[in-house]
Amino acid sequence: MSDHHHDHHHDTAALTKNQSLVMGQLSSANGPLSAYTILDRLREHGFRAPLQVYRALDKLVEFGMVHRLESLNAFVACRQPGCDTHETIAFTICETCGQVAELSDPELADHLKALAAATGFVLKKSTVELRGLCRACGRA
Amino acid sequence: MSDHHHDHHHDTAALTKNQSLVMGQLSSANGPLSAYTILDRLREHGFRAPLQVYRALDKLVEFGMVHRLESLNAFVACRQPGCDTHETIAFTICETCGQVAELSDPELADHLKALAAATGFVLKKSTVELRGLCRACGRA
DNA sequence: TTGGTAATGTTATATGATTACACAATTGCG
DNA sequence: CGCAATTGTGTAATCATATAACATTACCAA
Repeated sequence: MSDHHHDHHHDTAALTKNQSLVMGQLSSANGPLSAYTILDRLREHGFRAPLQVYRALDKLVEFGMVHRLESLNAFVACRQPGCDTHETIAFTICETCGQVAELSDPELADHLKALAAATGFVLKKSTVELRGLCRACGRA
Repeated sequence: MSDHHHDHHHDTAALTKNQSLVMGQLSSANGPLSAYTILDRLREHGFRAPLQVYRALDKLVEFGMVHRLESLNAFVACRQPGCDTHETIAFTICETCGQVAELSDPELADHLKALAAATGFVLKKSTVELRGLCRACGRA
C-alpha cells in the first residue's frame, strides 16, 4: 500500500551492541531521554563519546523503533503496537510530568496532506508535537 | 473568549533598539535564520554576545511577530496578515530551498484539540512542522 | 581469502542556549 | 522633581546539543 514504509522487523536480537544498549535505556525509561543523558548512563558500559549514542539513535530512528522529539531535542522509544507499520504520528508531551504519548490518526495524516497540497506543497514528513497537561496532571 | 491571547499591537516603532535590529534581519531574510546567524549579521551593529539576540527573540516571539521553528532551531518573521490574531499555525518547510510558509487552519486546530482531548490531554500549544517540497521545487 | 560494507572508537570542533552578574534606561508615582 | 521598580543591556563563562574527520575493527559475501 504505502510506497515507502519500513519492511524491517528488527527485534532486539538483530541490533548491534551499541544499538541494543541505547535501545535498552530508552525502553526502560518512562519518558524521553536526551542523547547526553543516554551517554552518561552508558559510561559504565564503555561509552565514551556522543557519537556512539548518536549513531545508534540514527539507526533506531531509521528502524522506526525510536522517535525524535524536535521540540525537546530528545528521543523516546516507540510504544505503538505495530511499531513498524504506523505512518504519521502526533505526540502529546505533558509539561508537568514529562510523559509522552503517541497518537496515530490516519485522518490527521490526510488532513495535513490535504492542507499542504492546497498550496502545492508535497508533504514528506510531519512533525506534530502537542504540549499541555496529561490526564493525570490535568486533574491537579 | 480565549483567556490568554495577545492583545499587543506592537508596531515596529515600539520595539527596543535590539529588538528592531533582530526583527529587521528576520524581516529582510527570505527564510528562517538561526540565532547565531543573526548574531553574526549584527556584529557590525555592535552585537557581541548570543544573549543579545536571544533576549530580543524571546520578546518578538512573545509579541507574536516571530515564530520559532523547533525542527530547525531557527526563527522566522511572521508573514500572516493579522499577525497578532491567528491562533494555531502549521509551517511548511521546503527541504530544497528552505522556504517556510505558514498555514492557519481553524479546522486543524480543532482536530488536534479533539485528538488530544480523546486521551484526556489538555492542549496548550501545538507544534506542526511539515517537511517536503514547495510548489516551485516540487516541479523540478 | 579477500575485498567491501557496516560498525566502532577517539579527538576535536561546530552549533545552539542559558546562568550569573553588573550596569544603564525607562517608567510610574509619591 | 526624586526615588524606586521594572525592563533592557553588556559581558564572560558555561552548559547542552550535534557533527566532522580520521583510524580501526567486525562481519558478510563472492
